[in-house]
Amino acid sequence: MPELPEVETIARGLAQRVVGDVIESVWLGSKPEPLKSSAQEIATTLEGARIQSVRRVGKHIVFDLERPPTSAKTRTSKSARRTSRKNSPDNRRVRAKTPAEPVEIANWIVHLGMTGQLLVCPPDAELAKHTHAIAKLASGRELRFVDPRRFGRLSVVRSQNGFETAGVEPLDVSFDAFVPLFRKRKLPMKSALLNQKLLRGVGNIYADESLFRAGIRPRRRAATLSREKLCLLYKSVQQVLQEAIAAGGSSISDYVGAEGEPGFFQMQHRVYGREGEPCLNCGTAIKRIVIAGRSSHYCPHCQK
DNA sequence: AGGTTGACCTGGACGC
DNA sequence: TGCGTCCAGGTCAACC
Repeated sequence: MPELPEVETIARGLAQRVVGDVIESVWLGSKPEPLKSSAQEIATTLEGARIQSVRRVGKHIVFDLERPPTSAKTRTSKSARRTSRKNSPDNRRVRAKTPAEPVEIANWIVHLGMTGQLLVCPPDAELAKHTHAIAKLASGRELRFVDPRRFGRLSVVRSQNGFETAGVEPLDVSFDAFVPLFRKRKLPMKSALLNQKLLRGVGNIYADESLFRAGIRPRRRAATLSREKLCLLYKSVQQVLQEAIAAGGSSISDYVGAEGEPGFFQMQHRVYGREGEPCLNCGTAIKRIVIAGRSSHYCPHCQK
């Protein structure tokens, strides 16, 4: 169940291992579910591309790809065509300013869903069940996408602007931009935190933990929170996420790092998964309720 | 239209 | 042992 800290950890691990490598070929499994773009589109975008960087956007892992101009021959023919078609002096001046043909840029987007993993392995490593995609790298290694429950998604973006999603990054947003996200909303605060179109990257675990630290009940309507309470929540969300990133994410069930190592430190959850156990502040039993189909944990005494 | 619910999917835990 | 049932939760379509 990768949320922002887990995806951040995975993206950093992948960056260390695969940046600079070139994707030579791609194999995509027969099941179409994990693909948001067509298999054809993914394959043609990835094959031959160099991985320039790996980063996180919300809960998405983004590979920035660049492809050198395919060959000198195509390049000359393309530019020749363009010059002959538009031969105005203006056009020539623009071309003169950019002597090098720009490289093609694209993004490979991976959403891990609930159980997705991206593994860097030697080619002879045993093929895990539910392997849906394999990218063979020029270094000889393979980048494998494994996802038993198939909630994960693969896609490619070729637009000039690159990949973007709605919502703001909780670790980048200013308090002044944070407040209006919740101001006129009647939904429970828990649901608001999970809404990726408002804040991107917060999932069930860190929503519960943030609300606990801010002393806010998960069912509390967003619009009823004072500016002071929102300030507490703002700080709590950032604190929880930063602590979790520092710890390498919460290691639960099938969450593992880029080489399959399971050894991340368990984050100190104060309410999540602690139903019936005493609150670490006051000793009251932690309650579990269901909001929007998600289990939510809170202390009835500390959270109002 | 904003808010809420259920379907998707599989493996693991649990009860009988 | 083995089967059935429930639960996990990210996202989206469909509903209220």
